[in-house]
Amino acid sequence: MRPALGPKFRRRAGARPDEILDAALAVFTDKGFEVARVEDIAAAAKLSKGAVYLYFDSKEELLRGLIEREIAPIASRLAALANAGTADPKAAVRLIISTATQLLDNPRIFATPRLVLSVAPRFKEIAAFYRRRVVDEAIGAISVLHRAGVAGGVFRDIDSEAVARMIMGPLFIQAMRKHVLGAEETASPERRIDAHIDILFEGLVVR
Amino acid sequence: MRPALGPKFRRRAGARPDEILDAALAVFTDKGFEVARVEDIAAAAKLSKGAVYLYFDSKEELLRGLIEREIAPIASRLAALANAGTADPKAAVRLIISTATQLLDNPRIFATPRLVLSVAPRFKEIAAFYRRRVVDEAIGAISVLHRAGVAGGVFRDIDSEAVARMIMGPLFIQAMRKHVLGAEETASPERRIDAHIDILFEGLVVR
Amino acid sequence: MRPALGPKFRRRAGARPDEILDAALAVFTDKGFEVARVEDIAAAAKLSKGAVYLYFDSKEELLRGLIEREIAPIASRLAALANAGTADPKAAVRLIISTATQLLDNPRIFATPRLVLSVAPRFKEIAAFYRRRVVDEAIGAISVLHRAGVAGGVFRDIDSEAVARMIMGPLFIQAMRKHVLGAEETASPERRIDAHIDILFEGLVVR
Amino acid sequence: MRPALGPKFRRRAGARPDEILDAALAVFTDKGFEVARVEDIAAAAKLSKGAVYLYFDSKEELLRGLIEREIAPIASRLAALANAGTADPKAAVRLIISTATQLLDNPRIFATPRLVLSVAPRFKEIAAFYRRRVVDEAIGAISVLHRAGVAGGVFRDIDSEAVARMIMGPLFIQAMRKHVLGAEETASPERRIDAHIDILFEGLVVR
DNA sequence: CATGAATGAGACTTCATTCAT
DNA sequence: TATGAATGAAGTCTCATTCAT
Repeated sequence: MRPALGPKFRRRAGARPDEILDAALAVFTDKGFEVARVEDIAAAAKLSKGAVYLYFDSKEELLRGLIEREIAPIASRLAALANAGTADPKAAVRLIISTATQLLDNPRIFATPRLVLSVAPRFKEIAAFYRRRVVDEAIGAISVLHRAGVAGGVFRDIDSEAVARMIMGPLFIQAMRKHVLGAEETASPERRIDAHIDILFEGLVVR
Repeated sequence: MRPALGPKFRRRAGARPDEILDAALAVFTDKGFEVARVEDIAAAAKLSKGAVYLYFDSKEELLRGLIEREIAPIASRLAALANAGTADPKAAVRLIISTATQLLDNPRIFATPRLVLSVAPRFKEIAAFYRRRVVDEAIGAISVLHRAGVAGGVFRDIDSEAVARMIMGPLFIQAMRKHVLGAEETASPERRIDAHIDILFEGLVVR
Repeated sequence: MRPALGPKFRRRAGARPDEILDAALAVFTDKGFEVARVEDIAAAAKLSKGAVYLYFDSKEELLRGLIEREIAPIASRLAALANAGTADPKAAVRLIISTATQLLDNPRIFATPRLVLSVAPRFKEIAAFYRRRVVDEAIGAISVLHRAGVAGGVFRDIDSEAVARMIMGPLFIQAMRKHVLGAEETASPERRIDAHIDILFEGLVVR
Repeated sequence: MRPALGPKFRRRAGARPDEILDAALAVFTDKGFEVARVEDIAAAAKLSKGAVYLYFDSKEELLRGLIEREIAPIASRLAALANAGTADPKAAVRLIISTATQLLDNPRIFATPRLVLSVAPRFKEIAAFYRRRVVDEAIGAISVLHRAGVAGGVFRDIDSEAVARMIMGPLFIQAMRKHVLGAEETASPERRIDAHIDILFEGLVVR
């Protein structure tokens, strides 16, 4: 019960912890946190069950450590995004959509948000942590871009959060359909990106 | 030999399974399928542990029964939707967005998709069942509306699935943020509906 | 826990109790006392579970009542046997073997000893009751016959209990093989009876 | 989350399964398979409940493993018996009776047949296995001896199976009386052996 | 550092028994 | 009498965690 979830997570030295976290991510994603057995994770990391406990105090700590590790690069990338793109907001939005589409198509990448969502009912701090560090940051970054576009006269002046939802929502629901519900892909990433940007920029209605 | 106690009082047995399913939905949603104890569900239904097994063979069967019960009305509503709206596709899309927004804002309603997603890794058939009966149906219904709009000259001729994603994605990601990650609502449903329709119909870019 | 097992067993009136005991014997024999469910017995007696408890206080009482009922006629028949046969001991032994062979071939009849044996580790009183009322009585009856035969110069003067074992043992082991282990019969009852008597009377060794 | 205790001390793991089977045999014999709790067996083996499951998948598997282990030496001994004794069939029969009497007098030895019989209604394969590997083998061995004796002119030419029943039946019924019904011994093993052989060889009737 | 045997709390499930009707 | 819904103790089995080696 260590609810604190800060930037520095206790961990012993060497490469082992990372290998264990890799294994944990794979097993948690495959079976879910509750069903995953510590022994499964140990086996996936080619270690004995006991050895896992040399690096992590408990299964819960393993989860926390994993979330931390996975979130860090995303968070910093998101922070960079906003500033980088204000010069050409349209191009920046295009880049976001195409990058995010490709990332979310990757099961290894989508594993973390998926895991966070699945453990959220039980680990409120993890949910809150992710919301703050990832979701709110992403909305913030998109908002900055949108405002820049509005200021530059290229974007209509509408609710930035709604814009963020129109950018991330379609990507997210598609990832869920594919990775969680096991749906077949019906269009290539490229076509999805193009269609997404097209509708987002031009709208659905004939003018 | 075994002590044994009798029933505290008796109620109309006919409604029992439904009461249990109600309790199960609440408890599963609150804690997740794995963490939920049958005894929790029994307590929520004001029954003893053992009584649950008079109506359902196992915890898994409880889950399956629940999903089936919850999915049935959604599936039939979706089937109706497509035909109903082809006369005025714009109004129909508006109606879908406003209805779906309100439904997904309701935790009781959102509980089922959420539960399905959380058990999907373990219960592939449930995932497949939901995908077929709900997701594919919804996409189909939207597609019919969209094609009708294209035929009538009101909608641009683009990929219908992308349109479906632009309709459902923002609603779904918002519901996740709110119900699963515990985010505060920053805009009223009405404003979200308006903004959604506005961007969807008109696009983001200034003309 | 009523270890007393006397001649008069409490039971309510009517034919029901007997029907229930019939059902109990069938189910106990089929599955064993522990595995048999009261509901199985009730179903076999075409009654509801609760009704069984109108006639018997518990599953254990059902067992005790059953044993009592089944043992009574055997016990009295055995008592009669000894006196009846002293006139012609050889014929009497022949009769015992042929009667017992036929009785033990009958699964319904063999059910009780079999049941007694299976519950003996748990219900010592039942074991003791059966031993006293049936086994010891049978040995006693055979002993009387044997001594009469010795007195009459037809039987050799050997240990009567050993004689009893040579009479009952082969029958019993055959019944076990057939009814419990499910062995096929390789000889008709008549041939078994004849062979049994032949060896018992004449011995195995050539003279 | 789960508290968890570690091992109290560690022993040579190699012998563990056998120790558990020893404990299982004792407890199964004492209480019967159904009534025996895995925890009882664990305690008898000086282990915790959980440890039993490190070596056996289930209580049933424990039973099966036990039967197999116990049957193996009996089966091979029986196979040897027939060939060994054809030179002097009378002596061989004498040896069988005296050996079997002593074996069946030993509760530890009689435990297995007794257990097999008690679980036979529920585990048909075990019953069949025992019948084939032990009962049929024993009959076969005796039959070989008997035929050899007939060929050598020492035994009368009668049904070999009946002879087998006259050899094993008295021993078996005596073991049941003593170990299961708790009867007192009224004659020493030696006297029982002598009387058995006497009647078997010479017959009951005066000549 | 690493192993894996061992522990025991706890979950699911069964079923003898009771009791309102 | 009869029914069958309801109860809850108890048993099997799992698995996070510990610790002797």
